[in-house]
Amino acid sequence: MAKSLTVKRKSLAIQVADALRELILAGDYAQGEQLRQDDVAKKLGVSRIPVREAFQQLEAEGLVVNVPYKGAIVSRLSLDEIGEYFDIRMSLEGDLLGHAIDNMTPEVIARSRKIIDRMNSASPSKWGEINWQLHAEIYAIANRPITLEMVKKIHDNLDRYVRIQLSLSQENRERANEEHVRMVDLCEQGRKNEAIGLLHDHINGARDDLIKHLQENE
Amino acid sequence: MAKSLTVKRKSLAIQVADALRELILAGDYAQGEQLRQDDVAKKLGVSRIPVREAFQQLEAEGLVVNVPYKGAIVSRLSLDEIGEYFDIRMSLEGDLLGHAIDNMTPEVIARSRKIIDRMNSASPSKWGEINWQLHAEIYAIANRPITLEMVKKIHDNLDRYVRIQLSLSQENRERANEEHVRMVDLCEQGRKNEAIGLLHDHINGARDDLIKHLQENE
DNA sequence: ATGATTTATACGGTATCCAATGTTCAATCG
DNA sequence: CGATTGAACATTGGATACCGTATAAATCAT
Repeated sequence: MAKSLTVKRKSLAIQVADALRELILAGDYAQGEQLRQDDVAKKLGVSRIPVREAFQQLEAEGLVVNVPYKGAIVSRLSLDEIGEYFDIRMSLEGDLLGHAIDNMTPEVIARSRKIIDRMNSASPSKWGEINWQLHAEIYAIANRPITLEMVKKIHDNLDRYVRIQLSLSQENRERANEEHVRMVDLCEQGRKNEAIGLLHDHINGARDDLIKHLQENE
Repeated sequence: MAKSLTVKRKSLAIQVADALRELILAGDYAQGEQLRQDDVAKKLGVSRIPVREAFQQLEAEGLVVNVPYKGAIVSRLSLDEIGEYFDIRMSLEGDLLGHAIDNMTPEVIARSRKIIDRMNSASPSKWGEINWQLHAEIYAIANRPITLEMVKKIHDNLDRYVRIQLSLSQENRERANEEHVRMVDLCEQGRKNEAIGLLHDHINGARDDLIKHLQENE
């Protein structure tokens, strides 16, 4: 695929949505906070209309909730909802991993290992992003674009809470890293069921860590 | 909580989106057809602004694609995309069914059987809708609202093509009906793995029927 | 005919205006 | 004194008018 040499002629609404998404995911807008159309429009130098359209888009992504005559409110996920999103990730990422292993190539294995190396020397704030790069690198060859897009949205939405957790503990990171290494090994050897099982454990571990942390600091 | 005596005060954009969704799903707008803002606005007696917001929402649902300076184009799903959506349904509906069986009650069983009865005497055009009611009845007690919403969107999006198929053949309907009866029996008996297996076969059968039909009539 | 150029149409966006609704806070009443 | 009412004020939802620009259709030149 031609890597989008076309000048990015995104509509303003999409640009606004991108900007707001970044702010929400970075935690600049707290959960429950109300986004005012005029404020956002003025801050970004646009009129209210693209802002409203951006709110619609963000609502579809689950990042805000549009309440009539109140505006866009940054969504606050309950523990149940967070748990459910992790369940969905487990199912969909399991599918992706299975199909990816069917199409696995040595190049992907090599690039994945390179990403794992980068992750080890990454700052905690970048860790989550690189972590997603690793998963995306493998899932890309699954040839399931719709599923991948859905998983990415969920991942972004959950990432807010992972970031709040302010980097996993050293212990958790080491465990995650070890699981990544084993995961790539299993992919290389084509051991699909074991890889999917490990992925489930991996995601379950992330869920438990996050929910425990949220319960302690609620 | 007061059971929503509040008048449904949906925004115009949502009402427009609802209307357009119904038209698209009913096939009144063909795949690839271009929706003009002015036309839709005039036809529905609103200005362009809620129409544009409705387009955004429908794009998030996968029903249209917004092309810059061309407008909203009714999306055309490729066979690969249709297949992928069925895969996603299988995973997510499997999860839903599993959790639903954990919470199964005799009331749900009874209501499900009543829906199956209604399905037998329904006109072909209503069949798809009642079919979804049956699945939704069971999934509702899974207590997985986000997953259910995702599955519903996918179901709606695929339903366009099922409707094009102009009602399943008598043979297919009989098979589907028999599977429904067995499915409810398995739910009643709490035989989770068998029920999920049957569901997978059920969805796979629907996929194969649809794709075969589309290949023959493309 | 075919390629280039003009013209018409529709979209993306802004500015402005109005109605409907939510919010706030002071005045009022029990 | 506390709860309620209600009137300002602020904000959203939406309409209309208008502009610049991109696409598509029609025209023109070769």
